[in-house]
Amino acid sequence: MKEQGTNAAKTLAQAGLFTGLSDAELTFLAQRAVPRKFSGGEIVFSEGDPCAGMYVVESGHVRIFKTSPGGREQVLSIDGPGGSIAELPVFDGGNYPASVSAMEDSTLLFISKQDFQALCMTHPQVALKVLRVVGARLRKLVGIIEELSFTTVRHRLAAFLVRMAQKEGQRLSEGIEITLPASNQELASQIGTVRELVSRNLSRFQSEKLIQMDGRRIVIPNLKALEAELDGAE
Amino acid sequence: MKEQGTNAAKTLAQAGLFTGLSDAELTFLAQRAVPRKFSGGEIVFSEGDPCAGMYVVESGHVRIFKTSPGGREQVLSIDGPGGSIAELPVFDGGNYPASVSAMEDSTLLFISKQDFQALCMTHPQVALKVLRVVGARLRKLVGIIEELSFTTVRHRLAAFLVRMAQKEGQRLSEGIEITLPASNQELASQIGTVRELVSRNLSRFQSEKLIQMDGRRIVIPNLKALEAELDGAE
DNA sequence: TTCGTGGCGTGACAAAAGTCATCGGCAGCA
DNA sequence: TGCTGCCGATGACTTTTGTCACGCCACGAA
Repeated sequence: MKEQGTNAAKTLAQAGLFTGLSDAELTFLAQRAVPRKFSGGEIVFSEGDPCAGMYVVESGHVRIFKTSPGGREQVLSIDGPGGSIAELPVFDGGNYPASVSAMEDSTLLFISKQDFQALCMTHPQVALKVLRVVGARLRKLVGIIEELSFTTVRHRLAAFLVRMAQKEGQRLSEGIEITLPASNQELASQIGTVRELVSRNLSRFQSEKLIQMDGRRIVIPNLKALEAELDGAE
Repeated sequence: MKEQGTNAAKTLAQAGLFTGLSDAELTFLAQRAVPRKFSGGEIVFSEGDPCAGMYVVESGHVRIFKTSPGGREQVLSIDGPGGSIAELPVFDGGNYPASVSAMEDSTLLFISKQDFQALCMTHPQVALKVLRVVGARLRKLVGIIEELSFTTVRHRLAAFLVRMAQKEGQRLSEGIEITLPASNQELASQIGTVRELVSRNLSRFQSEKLIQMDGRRIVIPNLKALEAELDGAE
């Protein structure tokens, strides 16, 4: 129990939302934070649920997404260790605006609405941190809107690959290698389309020699060429 | 000058962002707020500009929007008197994430980054208000993403008309009358498409007897029928 | 092994979105 | 009066997107 408290404190300290808090404050918070484990694919909460509190990711990754009546999903954000979820609905009193599920086995720290609000009252700088985090979130959402509104699936897919390459690409002699994070279905949800179009467009990229696929592995021989796709119409 | 200060104070008091501040605080703020007039269509600031401060709408309406290289625009939000703009970039230090223009002749109160940040430091409850305002903004953006990702132009247009009808529809014997706020072009920017598709879909609605158009005036004989459009695929 | 399941690729279509060009109305103005 | 510019409507066409259906393969359970 004591052990868990300090683990939690460590996580919280790195959480972006809570950097700069004193050790005392962190332990205070960590004692109130409840660790919860979720297995891959499990739902953390669903869109429309009343907001009980917020979460900080300790390990694993979670995806925040909307679901359409037709069953399609649109991913709004993916957060890993140190990321926080639902900082916002905790404030405006509304329900959760989107659903969250764990992408792998993950541990989240749950902080109740009351505890978090109390913390914000006593520590105004936390509210400012929240604003910063929310600001980043807002910018990301605007980016998604921009992509959905202005660009094609092909474009978004190219953009996705380029982002992947920049973030975690491995330099090889033949080019930059990346590994697709998940199924085509998941990829489709992230760029706002359906499985089939992802598949088709990837094939098309390959036939145009822009990429070379080997299962989940993709080699980009010429990043510039792929980036050129982004100029056309964005 | 004195007069303007009290006007400004009145506007600020109703601004949502500043409700609950004492009179003294409001006048303090009002004295630092600079009123700026913009004529219809004029740009307040552009996407990417360094963030100098935020604005509160005193009169008129402004639209927040993104522009594509191809010249298309996507409206993110429309704000009228009491609304605030760019509360967020003031915090995270980034540039303005989108452009803003006046839709009619409008007066905005400019509050510099420094003044606003200072206010937030001394009055933590303002930061909380900002969070609430930003929360609403975030929910709206998620709604836009949802619509763009899951629905068709036809659907979005129907949704738009229904919203209009609910907000400012006039009950007539033949049905509910609304007046389109602006050109088809503007409407297209708001629902994320192009002029032509708005025109076509409106025509189609008319031929299906869902609406009856007379220039900018639209009569909806049967709101239920139009609302039925929203179930299909959202 | 055999089966079932899930992910993937693809062809064939249908529907939606977008582009281009044209036409007509209407307001403002020389 | 005629010119011009803006807006809306619309036809013709292309591209993109999405749907349905099918077959293939890998993998794990029975």
